[in-house]
Amino acid sequence: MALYESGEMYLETIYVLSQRSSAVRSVDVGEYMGFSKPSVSRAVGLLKQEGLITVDKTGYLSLTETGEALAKRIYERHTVLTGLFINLGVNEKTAAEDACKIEHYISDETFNAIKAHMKKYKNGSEA
Amino acid sequence: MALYESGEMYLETIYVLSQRSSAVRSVDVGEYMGFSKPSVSRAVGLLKQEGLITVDKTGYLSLTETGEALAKRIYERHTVLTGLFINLGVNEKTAAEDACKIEHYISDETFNAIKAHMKKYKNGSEA
DNA sequence: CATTATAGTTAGCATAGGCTAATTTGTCAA
DNA sequence: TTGACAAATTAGCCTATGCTAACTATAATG
Repeated sequence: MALYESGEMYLETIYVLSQRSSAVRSVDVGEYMGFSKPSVSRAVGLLKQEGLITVDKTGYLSLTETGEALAKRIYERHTVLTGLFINLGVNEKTAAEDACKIEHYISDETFNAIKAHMKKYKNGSEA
Repeated sequence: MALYESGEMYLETIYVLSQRSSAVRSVDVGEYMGFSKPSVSRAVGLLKQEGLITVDKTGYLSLTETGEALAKRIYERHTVLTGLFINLGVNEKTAAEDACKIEHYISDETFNAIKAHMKKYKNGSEA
């Protein structure tokens, strides 16, 4: 299964929007991401084809188990990286923007190291 | 001037190879990056056109002042990010690979925050 | 029911940036 | 000089991923 940066962003967006509202449609995804309807339409088709989301007759999108796992994986990267940057003094908006790009490229090993560091950080010791 | 991830990688490679040997040709760049000759040929043409490198009659590549500034900028990101990851316990190879991808996407603000952190780290205090 | 708005799809284009195949250019040794 | 190898270029293809224009399908409203 070929999942690229773009696919990950769509999954993550569907995941985030799903937490905010009961139902997510393609049009919501497009609005949130700033992409055109045809772009979303194609992406949704691909994700569906790859078994990462399902689309019901009324057009509502749901993550499959696999899709949700991937979305959570990326979203966790997003939040941890954003937190790291904020801890280093970066402003929230920039931190989130940078995390949003980097989350797709960082290896598991590096991510886990960052995560461990953040956990230690949170549990006291450092300033 | 449109400089993308790929262009930055070429500049960085030319920069790195220039430090190692007196002369750098397209073929060396291709070998280092694992890219085909036509790919390098096109990239070199674009970088030349953008005034970032010069190519003499014998095919040797040099960075212009602008090109070198950009190359150094990326290379610094590369070394600082690699250092950060290594400090967090990531193995050298993975750290360098991740840095290599991330260096193109990180904002100045976040990079400067990381750099400041690394400087502080190096100058003692923390373990 | 007919009109209109909303959602989604289809067709086709653009760009970045890889690739192979084939050709050209340039150098060097027999 | 000529043949061979190395370097570079040209032509043209592929994929990911955005876009617009135009169409369809559905739903809501006068």
